[in-house]
Amino acid sequence: MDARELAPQLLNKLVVHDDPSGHRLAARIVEVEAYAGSEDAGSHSYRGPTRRNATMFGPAGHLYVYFTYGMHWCMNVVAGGELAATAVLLRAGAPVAGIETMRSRRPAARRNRDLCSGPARLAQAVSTRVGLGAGKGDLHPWRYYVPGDPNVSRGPVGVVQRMRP
DNA sequence: CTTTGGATCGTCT
DNA sequence: GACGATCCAAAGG
Repeated sequence: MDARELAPQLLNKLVVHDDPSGHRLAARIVEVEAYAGSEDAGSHSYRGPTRRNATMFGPAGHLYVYFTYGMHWCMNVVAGGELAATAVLLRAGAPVAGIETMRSRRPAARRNRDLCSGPARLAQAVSTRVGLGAGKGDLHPWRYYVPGDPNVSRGPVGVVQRMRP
């Protein structure tokens, strides 16, 4: 399965997490971004397997979670192709269940729409071209989102917008 | 509402 | 030793 094929299929799917205290948290995915492994300079797996991205080279369906900026975590769904190492980053979601618990984990969120409207925000609330080295202002072409959803993260003006098929 | 700068550390060269 | 698939508070219009 190619990441670009999988990405739009993940929209409107639910990310569910049962926390230790018995609360069930859920978010509906409203924004994703595909990373095409060795063909995509913005992908962590672009330069081959490393200790961190080993999960992306493993079986499809696994969750690749990484730590960045010294304080944030992000989640990817591995699309598969053990050589291709493609994956889909979950960029934003709409809170569905366990909103009170989410708020307690994210005191910085002022409104409900701030709970999951970003890659690290989603991971913190639910848990469980981009970085392009060359060129300035390059836009990642493989971002998909649910049109009009208030939880979609604020991208830079001019981001290539791909509508849901 | 928009802009700006600081926080903070694992991973790779 | 440098940098990053980011977030947030503060300050200015």
